[in-house]
Amino acid sequence: MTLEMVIMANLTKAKSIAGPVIHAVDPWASGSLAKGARHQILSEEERTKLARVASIVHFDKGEQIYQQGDPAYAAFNIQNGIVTAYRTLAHGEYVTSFLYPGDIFGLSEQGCYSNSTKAATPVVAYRIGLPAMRRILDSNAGLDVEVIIKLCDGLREAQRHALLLAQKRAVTRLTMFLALQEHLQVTIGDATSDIYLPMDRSSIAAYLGLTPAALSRAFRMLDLKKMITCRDRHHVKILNRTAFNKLADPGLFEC
Amino acid sequence: MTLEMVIMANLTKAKSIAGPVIHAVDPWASGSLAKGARHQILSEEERTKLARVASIVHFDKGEQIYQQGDPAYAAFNIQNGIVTAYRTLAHGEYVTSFLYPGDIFGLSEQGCYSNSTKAATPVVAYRIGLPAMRRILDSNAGLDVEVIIKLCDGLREAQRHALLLAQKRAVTRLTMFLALQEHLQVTIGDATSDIYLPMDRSSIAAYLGLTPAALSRAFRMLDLKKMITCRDRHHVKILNRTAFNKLADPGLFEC
DNA sequence: CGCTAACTTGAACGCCATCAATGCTTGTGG
DNA sequence: CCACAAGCATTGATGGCGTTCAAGTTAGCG
Repeated sequence: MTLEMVIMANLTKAKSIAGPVIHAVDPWASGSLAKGARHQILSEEERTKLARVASIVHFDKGEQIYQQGDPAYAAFNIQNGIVTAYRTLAHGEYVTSFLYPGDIFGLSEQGCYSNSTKAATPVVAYRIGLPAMRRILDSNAGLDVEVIIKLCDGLREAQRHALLLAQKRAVTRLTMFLALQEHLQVTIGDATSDIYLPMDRSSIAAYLGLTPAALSRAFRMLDLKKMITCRDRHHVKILNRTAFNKLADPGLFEC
Repeated sequence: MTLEMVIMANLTKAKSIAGPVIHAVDPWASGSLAKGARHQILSEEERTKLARVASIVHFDKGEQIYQQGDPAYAAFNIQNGIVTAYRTLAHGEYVTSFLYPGDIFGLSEQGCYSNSTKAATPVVAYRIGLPAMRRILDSNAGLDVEVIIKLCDGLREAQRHALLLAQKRAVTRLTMFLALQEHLQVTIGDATSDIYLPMDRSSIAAYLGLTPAALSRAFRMLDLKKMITCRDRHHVKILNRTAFNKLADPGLFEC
């Protein structure tokens, strides 16, 4: 059992109950819920309903799940592993988002997929046919609000991504990215002080709008300045928090 | 009556009916609606309901409407003019979006505004207190779907913005921006073949993640290559459509 | 008509892209 | 278990592009 497996297990614990899991941060969180905490969106009833029409599918690391432009026959709900959503354009590919256990994808399009997706790690997911999905959404008015919450989630993420990409220096983008990843792990409830980066360097580079070479240099720069240390390619630790925050400072999480 | 006024009138015709106007592109558009067409989201009943609790407010060009971090007391619905939404961070300011007549803003936050906004042109807007807004939303389950549509709209825009910012060359970003503006005017129903840019150069630069100097050079470059011509700082015409599309090519509108 | 702010232009520098070569890691088959 | 191969990541050198700072120009507004 590798260290990576331990961390993956941490990232996805509480997934042992059967059926799809969708979580999101409620933007209008009120009452006892910790602000900014992620929680399960679906009721037990809804989950079993979905589980009945869902099938489990596996994808190898690097395997393509669907391609931009394909007719959209199904949506997916990640149970385990990380998925990369990307678009291929004239010069190289552009990563729109990384998807984590509990995320749902393949849904926000009409007719055809507007992104390609591939497994960044080995992936286990629920596959839900769109007709079935639609039937359930239609017959369940109560899901409306949940859909809104999930959309807000996606909106926030897209806005943060844009904010990140508006930064001019590579180290700034990388720092903001690391801050986002750390934030994500905290909201998921992971306790380790390392930041876990499941995806390839080249995918991170594509997400940051950089070339792999530039990304590598940015890592090196942060390392040289003793702001971070890279245990291996998938584990980063922040050494100098104040210097770190000085670079990522914009109220990145106030979107 | 200046030419600018004519175009503004074009941009905002059909606003003569009293009451707030919110429009959006239905991502699941079906039936007779032209795909990608914008249409009014609110029913007459909803509009009058909102109008009763809304007040008309005016803002001068350049005037700040609210500031990032302020407690959110009200949302706004633009009747006339253009609003710039931006965030101020360590190095300069970053424009998240330009808002047009029919757009609503000041809503997507909890407690405090997460953006600053200012009038890019003289602005007339409806101001709707948040308590009243919330009361209406709560008492009207039918609005749920409309909110979803509006959110999808915002999501698409944020994703396009990110796609734009992922481009490395300034001329590419500018070309994509112009394509977006043109697309916007077409969906609004404006017939002129010019692209109208109501906002300042510096705001455009901030939206594109560039300095004003770099933006100016990008304009000049497109002009030199006979791809566009700038009648004045607010009116651009595309001369060479094929060359233009070759730069902006990525399926920008397939989000 | 004059003032002010915004925009444009120029020159120098710095950062990132590009291309190519090396090094590391992972997975495969002997 | 080791050897090898293929892909990914890093490193180096060079050039292009955008930033920066400053000066000159235009446009907008009183």
